[in-house]
Amino acid sequence: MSQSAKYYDQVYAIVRLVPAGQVASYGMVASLLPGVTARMVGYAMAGVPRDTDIPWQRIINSGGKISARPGSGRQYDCLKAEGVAFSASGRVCWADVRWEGPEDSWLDEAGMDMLDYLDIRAGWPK
DNA sequence: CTTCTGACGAAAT
DNA sequence: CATTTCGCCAGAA
Repeated sequence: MSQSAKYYDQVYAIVRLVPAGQVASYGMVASLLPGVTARMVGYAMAGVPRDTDIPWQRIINSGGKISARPGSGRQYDCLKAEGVAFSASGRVCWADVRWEGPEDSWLDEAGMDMLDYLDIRAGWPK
């Protein structure tokens, strides 16, 4: 495991916090990790093992759609099974299924300031 | 070492 | 809406 790819673990830790029936965007996950960009979250997700406990299927793009890639059909089925609804155009309604972020205890543990946190959430998909 | 290619995203056109 | 541009990182060729 290379030193520079260390942030993968940070990304996975966040993704694990997303409960079933809810989804988060790559950008949302990235916004909680200083120095990490949405693109990087995508790279991290691409490296998730097949037999993992990481709920990778709950991460979609900011447009509310599942990012195209071989296996996107399976991702759709997984979310559907969790109760996530998709419109005819294949988009989710953020207001209904968006993850509202980690518990307050996480902020303290991550050294995140509440004001910064609120500012970050203000930029999440609506 | 250089080049290319992706589970992204926001802004500009 | 669809395309393009750019930032950003890792791994393969």
